[in-house]
Amino acid sequence: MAEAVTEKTVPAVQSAKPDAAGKGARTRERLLDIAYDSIVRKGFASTSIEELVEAAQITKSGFFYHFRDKNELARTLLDRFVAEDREVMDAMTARARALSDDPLHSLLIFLNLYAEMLDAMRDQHPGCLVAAITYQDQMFDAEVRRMNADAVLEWRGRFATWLEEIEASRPPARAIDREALADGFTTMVEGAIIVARALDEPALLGRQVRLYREMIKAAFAA
Amino acid sequence: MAEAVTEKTVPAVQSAKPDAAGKGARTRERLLDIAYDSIVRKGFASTSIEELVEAAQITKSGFFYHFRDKNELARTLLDRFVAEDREVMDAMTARARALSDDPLHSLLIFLNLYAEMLDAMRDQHPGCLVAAITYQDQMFDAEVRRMNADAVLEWRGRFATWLEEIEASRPPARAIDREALADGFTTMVEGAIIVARALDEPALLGRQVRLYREMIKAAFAA
DNA sequence: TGTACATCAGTGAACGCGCGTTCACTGATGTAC
DNA sequence: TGTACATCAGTGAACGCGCGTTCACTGATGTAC
Repeated sequence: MAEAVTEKTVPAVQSAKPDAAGKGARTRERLLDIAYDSIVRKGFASTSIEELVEAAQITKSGFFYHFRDKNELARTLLDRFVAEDREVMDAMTARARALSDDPLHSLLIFLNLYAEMLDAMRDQHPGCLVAAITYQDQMFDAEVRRMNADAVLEWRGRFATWLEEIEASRPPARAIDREALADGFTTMVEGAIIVARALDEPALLGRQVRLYREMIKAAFAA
Repeated sequence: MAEAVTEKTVPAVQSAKPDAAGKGARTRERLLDIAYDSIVRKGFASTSIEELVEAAQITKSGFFYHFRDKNELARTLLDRFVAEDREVMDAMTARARALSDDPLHSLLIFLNLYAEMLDAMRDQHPGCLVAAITYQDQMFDAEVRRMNADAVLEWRGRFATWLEEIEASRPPARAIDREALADGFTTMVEGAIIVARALDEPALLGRQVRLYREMIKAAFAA
């Protein structure tokens, strides 16, 4: 999805095996994987095309066969990141909803699932492309910046409607700034990534999510 | 402080007017100010010495008179940032302590003061050097990374002892992960900076601090 | 089944620009006697 | 008060390297007839 590979040339017979894609698509995926890691670790400016193609075992010109320029790499990467993140969030939401009918309980389940996921990423030191882009936004064109803001707004919307639903189901235990609480999830995750990385304490991530969970409990459970 | 200007050459008479320093010290300060802004906005790698010296109205070689290399600029900047941050935090803590004897109340006052400060920075879009460095830590030497981690640990210590004191003064209303709650302040501020910048919503910063304040209230006030 | 052509997935060499850094030099100010 | 020297706060020119980008070309695979 969002990949837009020239559909006309793909014969109907072959498309039965979609993940073997073509040689080109695989190289492209490889480049994106390597670039993602490097950008989150060192930033966009210090990630050179040269190092990407070396790791991907092609030549520099090969890169420009796949991407018009470096900004297109950023766009594609952000597109993919947002799509994957959305999938994960949707799947986790669906699971949490399936495990409880009550919106508050399902949000609490969701937060536990999310914390567990971060615990499992312990040795990968997750980074967020959105944060990496935000901290170098002068480097990118207006479209990338808009995509970046949209990603954050999507997170806000996701939690704001969930909280709204919870409020409708029960009176909050204390007056809350619902939008702030919705943004609080994003804020806490983005901040926790920074602190966890600065201290080299991966476990901090899950702990902060559980702290946020306690805050939700305190806001609604009397 | 932490500036280490060759003290021997400064005659005792002149040192009565410390902020007029010398021509060199002023240029150096100017370079640091410009660099700070640029690094927080665009990242360290994309901040060129050329643009700094142009803004400071000196030549490139002038930069190397003040700093051995680009990494020394980063070290100096981080030193200064940490020192200034500590001063602000100390002053605000002192003020909050003066306004109430109770550790919980004074923390709540502190958080209001902090939120007000962020509200006042509305049009400056504050950034955090620690976060900027964390997101490009491959660019820096071990010393800079250690200084960076120390800054975060100092924040943790500051709030952890405060929370400890509060817990000693009254039983918490609910079981809390004290260290996580202490880190929560840093986490929330760092995350809020990113979200506020990505959305271009400066008001978000103060709101998130007030949300954290509500969390503290919920944790201790019954 | 064979031939002609098109597309895919790159290669290799070269480009110009900007970047961090070095080095020899310099005018203005400060200090010793 | 004048002279000699030292330090401060830079200047100007040059360097080499790496970077993003371009361009002409190419072998392998796919498609039409």
